[in-house]
Amino acid sequence: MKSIATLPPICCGPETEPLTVSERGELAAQFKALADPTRVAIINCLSAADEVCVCNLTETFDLSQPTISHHLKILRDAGLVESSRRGTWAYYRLVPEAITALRGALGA
Amino acid sequence: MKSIATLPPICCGPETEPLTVSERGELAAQFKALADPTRVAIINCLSAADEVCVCNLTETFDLSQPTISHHLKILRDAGLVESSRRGTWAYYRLVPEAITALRGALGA
DNA sequence: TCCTTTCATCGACATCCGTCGATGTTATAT
DNA sequence: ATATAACATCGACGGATGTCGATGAAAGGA
Repeated sequence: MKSIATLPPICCGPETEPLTVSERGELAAQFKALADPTRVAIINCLSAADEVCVCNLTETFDLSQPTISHHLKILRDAGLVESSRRGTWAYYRLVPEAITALRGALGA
Repeated sequence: MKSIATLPPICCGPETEPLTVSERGELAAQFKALADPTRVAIINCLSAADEVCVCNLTETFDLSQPTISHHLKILRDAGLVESSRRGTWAYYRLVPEAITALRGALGA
């Protein structure tokens, strides 16, 4: 999972550099991970605590457990969240650098 | 098109407020508009100039004119770009406040 | 050992999305 | 008036996406 921390901002000034094809794809993939209301809510939920147990997420949202697991996998594959298992439970947390990098792509 | 300029950041600190259902949907819709490599490239292209003619975009990308028009409509509906016609030509430009608002949603 | 709990994965289904050719609309030129 | 050029819209197609029930894997308790 390559970091995009060094990507140039895609806006908002004349100093903006053109993006390569692979950079477009990486940025689009990260935005796509946020392109669903449930996933936005999960990110928002994770941002309010250091860690959140999956069991809390399945309680919070009116969706099946496989669906929550599916959304978490998409966020994990995009590098926006990471997880660790302790016993039977899985805990998810944000990857702040990834969020910061994405924000940086939207401008200085 | 309601502004999201006042939305709380969805990350990255303990002061983060929970998002309402409609706020999740609005944010997801804006991210969805950026969830495609071509549209990321269009935004990047617009950020390098005050205005860009559609004819320049159809030349730049190896896609049909209807496809470019389709992507521009999605960006327009999301409020990220705006257009104006002068004669036969249509010129598109960024809506900087929308980009800024989206960046704000990703944290302080 | 057997059962329960937690979470991930699989398979299936309906819907959405990106793309294109064809067509419509508007403005300019001949 | 007719033709041409720029752009938007329509209809259709294949592939991707969100959702669920069923199943699998791993850990803990009786």
